[in-house]
Amino acid sequence: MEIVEAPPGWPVNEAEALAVQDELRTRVVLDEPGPQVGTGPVTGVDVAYDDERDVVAAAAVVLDAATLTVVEEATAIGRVTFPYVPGLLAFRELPTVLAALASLTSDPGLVVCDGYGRAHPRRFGLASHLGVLTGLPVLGVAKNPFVFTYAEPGQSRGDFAALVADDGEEVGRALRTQHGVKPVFVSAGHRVTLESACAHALHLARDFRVPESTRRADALCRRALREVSGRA
DNA sequence: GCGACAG
DNA sequence: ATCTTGTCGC
Repeated sequence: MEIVEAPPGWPVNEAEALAVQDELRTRVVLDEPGPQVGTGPVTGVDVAYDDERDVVAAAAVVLDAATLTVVEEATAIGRVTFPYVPGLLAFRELPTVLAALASLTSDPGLVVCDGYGRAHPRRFGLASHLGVLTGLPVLGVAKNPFVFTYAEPGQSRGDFAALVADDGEEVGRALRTQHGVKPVFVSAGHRVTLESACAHALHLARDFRVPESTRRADALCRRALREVSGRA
């Protein structure tokens, strides 16, 4: 398996990255309802890092939304070319994630990624960026609230509270996916509404706090990283 | 100006 | 994200 490098012209510093976000943010579509919940393919994507060697492993796992069983898996190994900067995660992860997605033979359908979409300092998180580059419907499910504060949602599965930006816009939701457990933070990425994103997230988090799609992708990219860097 | 801050 | 032992619980 060859090592994925960032494509020509990919930002190499913060200033370039900010300019790219400012350009691409205008192409986000958030007025489409998105795929129907519980039907068709759903693809989870995630990455794992080896900071010592500046290597990143990406995984894309396609699930059947009706049964939450695995349909297809793909991985890619890439070189990290961008530092971790909160708000610029996409520039670290996306080249390798795109390669993993591209190697799938089946339709990804709706893509679910770790992190945010609209709920981002410049309204253009990882999920939105991935959506614009691929044209696919994408939503983001994060495990931490990032820069946004939220009211504690009710304790029941499905209860939620708004993630509100300075201008009053509801950019995401803190969603309780299992009774009494810490909520996850959902936002729309591209070609899905926030309502739809939350409905999908809840459906996918049928058995655990985190959606099955991201659990599978997380396990797979860690395994892929071990296979290339874990030994020696 | 300083710290916080998705993964 | 990742570094890491034991421990509580199903």
